[in-house]
Amino acid sequence: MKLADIKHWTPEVEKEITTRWRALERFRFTLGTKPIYSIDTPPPYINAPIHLGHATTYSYMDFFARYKRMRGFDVLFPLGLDRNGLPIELSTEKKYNITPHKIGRESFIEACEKMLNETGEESVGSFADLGISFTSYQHGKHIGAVYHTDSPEYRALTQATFVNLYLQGIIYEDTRINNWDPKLQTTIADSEIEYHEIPSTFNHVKWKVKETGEEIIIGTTRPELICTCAMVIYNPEDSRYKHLAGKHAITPLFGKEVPIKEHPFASIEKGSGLVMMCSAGDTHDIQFFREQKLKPTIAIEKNGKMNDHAGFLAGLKVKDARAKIIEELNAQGLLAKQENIVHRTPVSERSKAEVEFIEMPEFYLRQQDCKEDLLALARKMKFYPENARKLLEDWIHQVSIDWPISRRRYYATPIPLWHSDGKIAVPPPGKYYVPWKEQPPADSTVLENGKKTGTVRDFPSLAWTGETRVLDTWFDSSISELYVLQYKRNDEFFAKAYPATLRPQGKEIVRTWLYYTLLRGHLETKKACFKDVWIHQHITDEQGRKMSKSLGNVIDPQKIIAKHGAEALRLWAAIEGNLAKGDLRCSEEKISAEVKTINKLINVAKFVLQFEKPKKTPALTATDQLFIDFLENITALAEENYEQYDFFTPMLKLRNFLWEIFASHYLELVKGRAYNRDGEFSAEESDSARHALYRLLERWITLCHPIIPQATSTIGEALGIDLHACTFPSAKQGTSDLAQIDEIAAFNTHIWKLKKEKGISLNSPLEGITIPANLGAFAKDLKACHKL
RNA sequence: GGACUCGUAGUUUAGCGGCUAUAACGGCUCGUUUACACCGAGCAGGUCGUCGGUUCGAAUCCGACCGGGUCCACCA
Repeated sequence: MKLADIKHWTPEVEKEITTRWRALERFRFTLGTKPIYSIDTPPPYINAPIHLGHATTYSYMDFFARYKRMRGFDVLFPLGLDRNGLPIELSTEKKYNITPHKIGRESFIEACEKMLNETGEESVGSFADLGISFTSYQHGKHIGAVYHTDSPEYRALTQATFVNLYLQGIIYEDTRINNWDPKLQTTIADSEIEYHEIPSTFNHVKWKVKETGEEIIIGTTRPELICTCAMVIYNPEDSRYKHLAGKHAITPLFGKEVPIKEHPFASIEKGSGLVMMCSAGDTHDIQFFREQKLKPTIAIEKNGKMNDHAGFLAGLKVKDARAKIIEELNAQGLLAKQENIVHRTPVSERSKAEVEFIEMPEFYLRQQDCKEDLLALARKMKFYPENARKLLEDWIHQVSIDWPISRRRYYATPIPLWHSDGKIAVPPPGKYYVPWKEQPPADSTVLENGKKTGTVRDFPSLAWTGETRVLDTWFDSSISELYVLQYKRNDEFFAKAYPATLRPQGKEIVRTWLYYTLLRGHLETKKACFKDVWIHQHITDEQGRKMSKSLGNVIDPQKIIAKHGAEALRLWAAIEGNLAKGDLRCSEEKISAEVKTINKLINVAKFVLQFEKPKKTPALTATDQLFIDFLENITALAEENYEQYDFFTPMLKLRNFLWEIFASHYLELVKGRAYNRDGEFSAEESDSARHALYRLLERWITLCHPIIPQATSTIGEALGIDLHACTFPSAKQGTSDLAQIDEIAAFNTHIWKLKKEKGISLNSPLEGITIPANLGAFAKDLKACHKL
């Protein structure tokens, strides 16, 4: 739509523009001579529509992308869609009311695919409506095409990296106690655990010392694990228990004899000072058992129920077993005291089930060896804001076990291995394999005891069983930048583009996405995989609370766009706060207020366009030069801050300039001179005004184009400028005294107030006013403006 | 327990050593002036969380405390 036809800026006006833009594929990537600026965007899950956080953060990324294009970069800004892993499985289970255990693997995967196909790609439409300038909105083989994380190409790369790491021994299989999600029936990594405050009881249980028959009290929150106790410890400094050294304790109810030792792990203040060391209470127990060379007793099965080791508790779920044993201890007078406490309990991030610790064979990726390397790489990347680096460093420091990467789930990348009689077949990297329903390719490498013994072709008589486990979703996601930069697919491009320029992401996935990506990048390339990392905070409601369905405070970006438009949403996102600094509080009222700014801009532009633009640059009057210099000053500020991913500081100034300086004061001041209806100004003076009006408008829309591309482009078209191909201006600092703008504004306000007090209209003449001496240079404009 | 972050008009917020502390929304009073009533002009509204310190001068720097939010660790 043409500027002249727009009465008000509406969502309908936007729809026409964004639909056209989406079809144009204007930002397709072509490998040229320009430097590359690449953004490793976070692929959203497609099973739910995008929320306001997505809308806002992708708008920011679009600011970055559009700005960098204006700075002469070839920008790679791809759209990825996440379709792997547990969220997909869980929403499939919910949608069709099925479980994989009931309907079987193959049917379940088909159901997941069906769900994904039915879900469609609403989010792609939302991004287009927002005016996000992705490299492409189309699928295909081109660089920057829309990609799916469950595509054969993506999964083939995931498997290729698995194969390489496996052959190097960086990935290995081992049977050890690990975090177990009893609901999802799979091992999970530390990073997938969150802690919930759950009410629990701290039970003081009476034990007996074998040698002396004395009674001792041991406190525990997990009495159902008494049957797995292998040792009782106290702190070496704890004089109360010195006499127990070398003696034995008898477990209550189970009557098992366990040694009593001193160990610094026990603290004197907590409980009674005596600790029962059980296998699989938590990961520390596991470490303790390894250190003491104790044999763990596994009493909890993978279905979350107690087994025969638990005696009379066998068959009960952990929670029920806990209740039952407390009841039994109480009945036998073995419970000295019981306190209600709130226990920080580890739960599975995805299923919210309480994590158990059980022993399973799983694949692990060695990550403890490279902690120092990763810390060094973390120091090489630039963080915006700088203090976000600490989130990553803290996590790296606390990594204490290898990363379990195998999952006993279904809709994910299969582990590309086959087994037969102690031999393992490893396929050649590059293709997508589904081992649980395919045979290994003939040229697969065969390993026995970790050594190559030929290929599958050499063992024609062997029957191969495909691996049924799949890979942790983070094992896929952590190569997103490698995939986007065409790793192992387009070597020329990869060599030029790697490392990626920017990783934009939320603070809550530093320990997962950022950490794992850094780790995988390091293992593949030995380099830091990003130059810049931009960490953003959250979008909350007006009171600073997280948006959640249960609170009923969720704001749907699609509704916002339909009601107020994307430009208002983007402008609000830029102006309302610095997302890298703190959470952004959102209210619909504030967004709707920015619609006014867009309309103001449209009206200012219409005003300017009614004049003819002088063909030659005239000599500029002091007034015109002053306002031009003022905007030059903001230009310098914009350039400096945009480079630091700060669009907030300059946009505040630009917005203020539009309303308070350009529209309120400058336009009023030069209106008469631009019209020059009575010929009271010279042709040159009038030209100066019209030249300056155009120059200020052009500069303003250029500076704001990354943020409000639709409105500025519409104006650009009317001015004959294609902002999409426009270079970002460099500031020319002027010599005007910029403080004079404030003085002019103050004088104007003074006159306006005076006229109001006298009850005369603003364009009536006013007698007896003298222009202050310091505003002498602007006297002619001031006189004309106020009819003095 | 360790760390980070934030407390400024009714609400959201700018400022982060020096003009009378920003602005928007909301409220109030005027007003259709030829870019704009999705507007204009103006008004009211603040002991800048509390208490100390540094300084000629503190919303701004330092310390303590109070109160939000977040991350990490731990709670046998």
